[in-house]
Amino acid sequence: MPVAKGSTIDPARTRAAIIEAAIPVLYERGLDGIGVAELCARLSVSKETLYRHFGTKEGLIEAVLEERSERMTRWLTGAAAAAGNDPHDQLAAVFDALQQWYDDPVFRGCAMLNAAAQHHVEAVRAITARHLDGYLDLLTGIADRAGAADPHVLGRQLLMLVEGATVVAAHQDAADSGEHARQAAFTLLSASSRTSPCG
Amino acid sequence: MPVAKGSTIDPARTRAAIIEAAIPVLYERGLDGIGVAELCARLSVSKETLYRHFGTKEGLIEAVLEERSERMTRWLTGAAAAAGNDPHDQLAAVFDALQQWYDDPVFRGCAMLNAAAQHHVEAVRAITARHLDGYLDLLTGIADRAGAADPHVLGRQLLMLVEGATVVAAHQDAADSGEHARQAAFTLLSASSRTSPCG
DNA sequence: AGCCGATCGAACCGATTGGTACCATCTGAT
DNA sequence: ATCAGATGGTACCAATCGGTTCGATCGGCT
Repeated sequence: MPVAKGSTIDPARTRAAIIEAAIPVLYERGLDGIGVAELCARLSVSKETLYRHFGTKEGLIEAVLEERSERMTRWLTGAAAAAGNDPHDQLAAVFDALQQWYDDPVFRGCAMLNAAAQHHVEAVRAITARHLDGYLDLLTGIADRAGAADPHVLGRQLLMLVEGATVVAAHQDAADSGEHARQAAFTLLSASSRTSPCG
Repeated sequence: MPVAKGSTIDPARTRAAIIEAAIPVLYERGLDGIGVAELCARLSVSKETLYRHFGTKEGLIEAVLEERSERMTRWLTGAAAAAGNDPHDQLAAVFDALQQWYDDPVFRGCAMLNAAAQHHVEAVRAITARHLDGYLDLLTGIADRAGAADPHVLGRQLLMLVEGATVVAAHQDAADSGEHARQAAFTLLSASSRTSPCG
């Protein structure tokens, strides 16, 4: 049965559906933890279709990582934006969102960092670097609006807290990694303000 | 030529030499980035010898990770101890040592985190968790001696900075990741002291 | 109605993988 | 001198991998 009976034949939609389904599978199993055959079975797609859309397994991986990176960044950015205009509240929203992510049973750490550790390939490294840059933009913006003396440095320190909290949450049992990171972020935020704390 | 002419036949020494040589190779290439055949060539050892000592490739990997974890922890602990008794100086020494590591051309991030991302196996996860626990002990000790109100929380926040700085150093170009992390660590340290900053 | 292209399912391929077996050779202890 | 055990080198194995090919079949546009 070559084509499902009720299925809509639309290459763009098929491609999007493959990426959609592959995101959680590759995250859970790892890039090399699942073969193309089993992957296709999980995606309910034939090998030929997969290879026509992505060329190679690596092509699929890169498309999946790009999409996942964009979603994660949009998600965090949205959480910050939804918290209002106060940089302090925005920062709190970011770490609350992260904690929510950590509590998800399927949480396995940052997918892009994991991918970069698995595939020592320039393309994957580039996606990961851009992903961190996206986080950095968000955090530097918050630092800037908070009146930090050096927003770039504070942004980078906050990025370390974000990624560090993710690493710790992935490999230690204590469940309040996001909370502790948020407290630390607040401390850094108030300490680096342009206005003196006693002014 | 089955046995090298001047070589010393000593199983324990052979095993140690294999681990010694495998540590940088597995770090550079990744756990699955090199096959057993090529690995044996790089280690100047035969497959039979390798399998007699470690049973499986996974066995070698675990032995290598254990050893690497212990060395890293000893190295950081030693750097802190060599800095004297002042917790502040000890913390500075830790991040200086990390920065030195980041500057090494072969630096590829934390080997244990990379390994855990590559092999979704309980044994590797356990080694990584224990590795982080070792760091946590060191940092919590510093926090405690520094008079932190809650040494366990501060220790955990410092751990996030350490791992976050390592991640950022591995995936971003800016070379002063350790410096920024150290500044942040100082800020957290002074803010969390039991004595009021204005007292 | 009819054609084109998208899709599935399955067979197939060469390459590589982790792991085993065998033997010649060397060391170290007796 | 002799023997047991450790080692190197090589050939080998079954399994798996990423990737290709082909025919049958269905949807969508004309």
